[in-house]
Amino acid sequence: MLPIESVRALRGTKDMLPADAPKWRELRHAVDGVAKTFGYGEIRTPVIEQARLFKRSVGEETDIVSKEMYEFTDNGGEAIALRPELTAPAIRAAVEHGMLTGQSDCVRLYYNSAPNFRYEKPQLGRLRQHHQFGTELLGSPHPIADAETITFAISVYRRLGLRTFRVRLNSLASATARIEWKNVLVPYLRSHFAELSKESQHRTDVNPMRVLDSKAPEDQEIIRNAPIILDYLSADDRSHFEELQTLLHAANIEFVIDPLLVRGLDYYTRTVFEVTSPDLGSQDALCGGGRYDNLVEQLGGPPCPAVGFGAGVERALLALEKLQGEGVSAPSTALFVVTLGAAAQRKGFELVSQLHAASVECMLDLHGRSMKAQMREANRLGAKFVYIIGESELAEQAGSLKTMATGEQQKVTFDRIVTTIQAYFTKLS
RNA sequence: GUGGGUGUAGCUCAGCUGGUUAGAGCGCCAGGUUGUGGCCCUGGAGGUCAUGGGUUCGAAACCCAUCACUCACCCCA
Repeated sequence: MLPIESVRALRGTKDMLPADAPKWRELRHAVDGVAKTFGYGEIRTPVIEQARLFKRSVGEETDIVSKEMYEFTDNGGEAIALRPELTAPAIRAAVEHGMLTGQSDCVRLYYNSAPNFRYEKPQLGRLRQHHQFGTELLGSPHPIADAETITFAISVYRRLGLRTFRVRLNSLASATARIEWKNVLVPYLRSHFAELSKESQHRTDVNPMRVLDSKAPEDQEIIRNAPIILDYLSADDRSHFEELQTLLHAANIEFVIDPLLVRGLDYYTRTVFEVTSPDLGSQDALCGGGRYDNLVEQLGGPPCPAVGFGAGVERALLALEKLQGEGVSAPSTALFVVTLGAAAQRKGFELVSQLHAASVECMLDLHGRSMKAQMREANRLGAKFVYIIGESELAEQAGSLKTMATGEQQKVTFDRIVTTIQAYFTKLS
């Protein structure tokens, strides 16, 4: 069962096996399909980046960077990080390749099944290597951009058949309004400092906004009465937020406003959102994102408003499994070639090569097993037809073609098997 | 990172308060049909009882450690 010396996959990492492949493929195709209808172009960036990219963008004080980022020094002495998220690399690439200069059109990027790394304590739906799909829409401050981003994510879930998700929405305001709010929030938290949980006391000093995220029971009363950021939005922030809500209604997307939704990355401005699934237990976030109007400039690009989201592949698949049960997908083939004896096996291989060249799904037995065993395998593989080559068939230069569903059998000469099979399958489809 | 739970065949799991050669179902292989699948019958293979220590006359079972998974927290996808 275990390989020599018990070498196994690292904690929190997973092998994607053939049995899982159809689900992954289905999701990838759904994302590609939505991207095509929305007009987004695919981007893939390296898994490793300079560590300072994330420290600057995601924020040095965030959990993601301060305790979860895989960091190492490479042989040349450079500080490298395995990427913990995809927005910063995508922006880095967009800036680096001049995608944002010398043109006024928006840039629409998406990524699909891209691996991310965070040093977490693993749990169901929480891995050290997980995969995301997502988008970045660069160049528009308009709430339509926010709405398009959220709609993109929801479209993927709908296409997959997921129905049981919840969309939560909030505005974190623009920079100046947020400072005003913090100027009220911090004194308020200080006035209840003694009653707060230890963690929240720490956050009051480091990142007061995130106290609102606390689920500690002793914090709930204080959080409930805390000043709400939505009361401090500037006029522009407010109309942006309201327009977004109108647009989401127009797109037929239900959501709830959650003034306590604060996300763990520093770069967000105005819109933040999260999609959760009630089928996922405590790791219930399917997707999260928001607007980041200052990030592009921070990373050395031109001033450029932007929105995006990242969505977990593994979590989407878990939610789907809860919905439709574990789909057991066995390997399959259309035609199985049964051979008896070495000469027949050689002939079988020759014909299978021709069939493969003609794009016919087919396989043959490699063990030289009994006919019964080969028939059983053909049955397991769900073969529509079996082509039998034994001694007599070899002599006649014609194999026996059996239709599995009916049990009927007829002779088909070796030189006509490819065209015969092709004719059957074009008739079927 | 904190606190719980679990770890027996490829899979799902039984194995009583420690007591001989560790079981079942499914799957796999073979035979019943010397060249014909599914259903049925019969037989077979397959296990360092997660790993390493310890307690004991004796450990899958009790204790400790490690590893993995898992639940809640934390965090988030």
